[in-house]
Amino acid sequence: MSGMCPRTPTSASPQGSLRERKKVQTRQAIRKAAYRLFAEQGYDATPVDRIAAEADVSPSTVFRYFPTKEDIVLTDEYDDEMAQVLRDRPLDEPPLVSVRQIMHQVLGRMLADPEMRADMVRREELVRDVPAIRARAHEAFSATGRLLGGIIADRTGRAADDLEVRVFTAAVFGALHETTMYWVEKDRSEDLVALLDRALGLLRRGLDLPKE
Amino acid sequence: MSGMCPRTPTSASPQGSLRERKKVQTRQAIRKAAYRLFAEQGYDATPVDRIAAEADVSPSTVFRYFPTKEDIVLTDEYDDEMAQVLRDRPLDEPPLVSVRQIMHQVLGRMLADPEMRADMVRREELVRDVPAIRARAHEAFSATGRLLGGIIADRTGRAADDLEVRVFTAAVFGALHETTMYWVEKDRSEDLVALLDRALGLLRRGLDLPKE
DNA sequence: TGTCAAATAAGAGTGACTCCCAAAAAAGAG
DNA sequence: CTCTTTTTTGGGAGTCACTCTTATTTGACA
Repeated sequence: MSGMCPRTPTSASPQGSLRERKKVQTRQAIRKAAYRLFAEQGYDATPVDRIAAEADVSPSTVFRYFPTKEDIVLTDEYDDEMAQVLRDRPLDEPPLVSVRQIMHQVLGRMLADPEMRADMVRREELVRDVPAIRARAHEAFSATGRLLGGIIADRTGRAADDLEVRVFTAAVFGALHETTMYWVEKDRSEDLVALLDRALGLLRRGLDLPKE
Repeated sequence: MSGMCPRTPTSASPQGSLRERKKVQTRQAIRKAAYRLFAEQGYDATPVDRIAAEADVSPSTVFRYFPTKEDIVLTDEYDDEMAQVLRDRPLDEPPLVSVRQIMHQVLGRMLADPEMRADMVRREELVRDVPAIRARAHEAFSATGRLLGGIIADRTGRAADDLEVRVFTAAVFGALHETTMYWVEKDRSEDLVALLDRALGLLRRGLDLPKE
């Protein structure tokens, strides 16, 4: 969720030079091959060499596109969009409400598209099942948090590394990640957006946890 | 921060059989050797074989004691204590207040002992500097969160995997971890307990982030 | 078409981690 | 104390992620 990423997530829209198009193509070929093999034989049982063979590239090419094997699974694609949504929110809106809006918009769009939704489900299942990926997903989430934290700092007139801003994003993204895990662990039987609203609601109520 | 751990953190108190004592001794020897080498030449530049040599054990022994190289740095030792403090809190106390008490008690004791404090500082610096360790530290924090979450679920009459409980611990431990990172990044010039109070205060106020 | 820059392939090397088996050391029984 | 059993250790071979380097290919551009 941090660093470089192409503009268009899915479908090869004819943009840029031949070289650029080929790069996107190769990237997707590796991803697709990896996901297929992971589904067939599991993540740990699939060497990178195998993925390279399946995608018809050399192993070194795989590492040129993805710094680590885990990164083949993870994605950045929504960071810019989330940042843009945040910047477009009214300045007087409480940050927690802005985050809720981000989730509604970005996740809503994502879950609406069947292909995107399927990709996300496969990704989150790997996050759930593979410790190495889960660890990295956490880092990726933190990176997204830092990105949005910078914007929130701007909007609230605070320093970029203000403690309160950092705690805000850490708490919010920790909660969101946990909620997503809950969702996949429950086999996605509940509505993710509704679950996220419950989570953000609890945060807004000062984490007051009444007895049941 | 999850799983097996000896009762007494520091100093070899004569307890258990010869075998048990030797195990504790070996474990500490490996840890001490590792910390020394990491300080001298850095984490990445120190192969496990080198640590094994320094600790006078075979490389395979190192891996028998610590599943991964990162785990040599991380620790579990305070989980049981935190759990016990939590269980001893009055049942009608809001969970967030209980967490605050845990932090005050356990961290207070830890920071008071110079040796413990020094160990913690070295550990957190490695967490700050080494991505692989940071990722694992996050997982460890989550494990502690799950442990305390189970107890909180009990105390609030909720299911063990109740969404609200999980969100609570994820948010709280995310915030605490971020605060600790802030503390080491600022070269520990501020009082950690005071910082944690600020963080928990923000959580209690529903993450309301006023403009400055 | 020819030249330049970037992407790729191929190979060697490092280091974390696993599996397996034989040797050593401790625990327990007689 | 001695023999047997169990646990712990050490050593070696093997796998795999990842790095670095170099030669080759391929698209960009004049």
